[in-house]
Amino acid sequence: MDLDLRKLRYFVAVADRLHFGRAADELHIAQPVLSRQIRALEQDLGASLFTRDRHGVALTDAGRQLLADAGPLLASAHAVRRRVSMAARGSRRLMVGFRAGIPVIPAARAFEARHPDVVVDVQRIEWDDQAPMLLDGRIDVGYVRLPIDEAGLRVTPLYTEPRVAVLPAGHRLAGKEEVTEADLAGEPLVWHADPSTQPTRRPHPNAGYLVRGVDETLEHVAAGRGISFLARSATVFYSHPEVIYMPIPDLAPDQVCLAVAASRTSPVVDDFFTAAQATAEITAECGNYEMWQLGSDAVSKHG
Amino acid sequence: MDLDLRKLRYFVAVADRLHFGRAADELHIAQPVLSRQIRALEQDLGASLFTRDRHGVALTDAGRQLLADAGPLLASAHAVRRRVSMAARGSRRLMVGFRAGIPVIPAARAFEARHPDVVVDVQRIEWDDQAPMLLDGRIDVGYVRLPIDEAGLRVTPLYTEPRVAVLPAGHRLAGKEEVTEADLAGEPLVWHADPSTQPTRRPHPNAGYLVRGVDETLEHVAAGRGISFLARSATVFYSHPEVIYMPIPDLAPDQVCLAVAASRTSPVVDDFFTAAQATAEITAECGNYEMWQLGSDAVSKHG
DNA sequence: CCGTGGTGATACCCTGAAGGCATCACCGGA
DNA sequence: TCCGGTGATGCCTTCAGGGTATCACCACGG
Repeated sequence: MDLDLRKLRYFVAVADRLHFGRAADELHIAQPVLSRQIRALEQDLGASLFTRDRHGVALTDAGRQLLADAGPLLASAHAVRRRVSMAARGSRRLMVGFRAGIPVIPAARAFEARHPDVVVDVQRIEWDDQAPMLLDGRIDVGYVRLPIDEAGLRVTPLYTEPRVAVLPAGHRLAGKEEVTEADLAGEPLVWHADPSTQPTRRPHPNAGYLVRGVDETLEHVAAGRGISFLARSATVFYSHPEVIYMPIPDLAPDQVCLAVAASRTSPVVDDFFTAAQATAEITAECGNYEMWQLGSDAVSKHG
Repeated sequence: MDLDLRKLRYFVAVADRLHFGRAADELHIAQPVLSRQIRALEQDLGASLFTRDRHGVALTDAGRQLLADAGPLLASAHAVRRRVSMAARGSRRLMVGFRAGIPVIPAARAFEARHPDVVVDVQRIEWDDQAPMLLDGRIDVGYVRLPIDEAGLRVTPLYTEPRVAVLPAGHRLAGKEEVTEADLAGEPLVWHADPSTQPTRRPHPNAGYLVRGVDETLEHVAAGRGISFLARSATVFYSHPEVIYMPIPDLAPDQVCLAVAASRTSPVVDDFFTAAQATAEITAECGNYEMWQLGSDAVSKHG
């Protein structure tokens, strides 16, 4: 009748490894048990999920379908459990995630005016975290940057902001007002986990260091390992003496969105959503006022 | 460890009725069993879900939170099971739901050009069905009309279309070119399940008949029980000898959106989504060409 | 004041599913 | 041919889920 989430979790383990023994080991159960559970799941669903023949274990069509669906479902279940725990310990607390450079304060103020009893908690998130943290409930709502995997999320665009190029201080273009994409055509890129720092090209996968977060990016750029791109607002909050920022107007702007787990239905979250949309312009401004007036003078400030 | 969906279903039954005995009856289990399952769930979650005191059963904060989350989660689980069954029986089949008056053919054609192996199945849906059918997987993607409960869905606007007033043939305004909202201020409304037919006012809940679907609406309007409003495209597909349609330009237009269950992540569905967005203008046109040219001449045609 | 009906909780039993261990059947490679 | 490694089976134990009977509690009417 009801899907058994334990069996589903077992299934995912087997599907990931295509190997019953190792999956059982990972799950800390005996292999025969796992074999039986999978068979039971297949019987319950009325569909065979794996083909077990001489050449090992492989997924069937139904198995592929189930694997695609199982992850989000298990994440939702996990999120439910987490939220109930929160509600039980009476913590009227809204966890808001935000990507570097996006100020949450305006929306939080507007929201707390309507919900004085709810504490707004903020937490920095990185690109590779933004979707999972929403899905499993570690954050209730997130200020994210595209691209993002929208599966299981409700994503609403808020505003865009221009990108800037991140160059080492001694770069050959350091004195210019602004640069174009063409100017930087031959430059190596710092390989960042976040694709938004590589808006038009991807470095070779084995090209070099994989970095995560703005601070590390700056460090690598300063070390001359490559250049990168950032949303302009991030430059307000991060600087590095050996790094300069430079407008690059012909690059497509960065899209900031608001996202919640789609399975999430709560008036509190909706109200924050509304507050965030109402204060979107103010939020966008915050990234503006420093850098925009300085323009390329930022070079002298940071350089 | 894993949430038990059976217990969750039991919990919803109790939470809906706030009565263990009747919930147990509904679930076809004995009341003591239900008591124990709920206690087990509470222990599993580490939170009490109900307060049971002299004045009966009531939800705690944690219980309210769980009730809000349980429905979507159970629906997702159901949808997963359904999709696996589909995949198992090898049916490369995409179920597309659509509200009255929205032609699916253009998008289906564009989609089938890219996916010759997938059969596009279409199914009419009503307002009160549109969200549940997406959530539990009876349809994979839906052409819906606002308002819709977006919880658990990904909703993307496609286009808008003007509304028309639906009047009985002998109505005092029957000869006019068009009407305004003010002209109809005093008129009773046919109480339709779909709020989009009552864009600005709601009839009194006990005012009269509750109807569902365009055909019934026309019947009731013809019988003089009230007037109604429809998206213009619906008038292309439905007519009634005793009913006339009349443009009402000052009414906010009807918003047609594309929706999928947010937990759904599938390239096939994504491709249909793309196809539908690409053909949105054509789709909008289909509702246009007959009524728009006729204008108020539709009176003479249908009247 | 005391029954009485209705509520959810508890006690006790039985069945079946989930876990473990030992073992089998099968296959590819030395 | 044997052997290592795979998943499947058989058999046992434990415990969760189901049932019935009953208790404890409370509101209410006589």
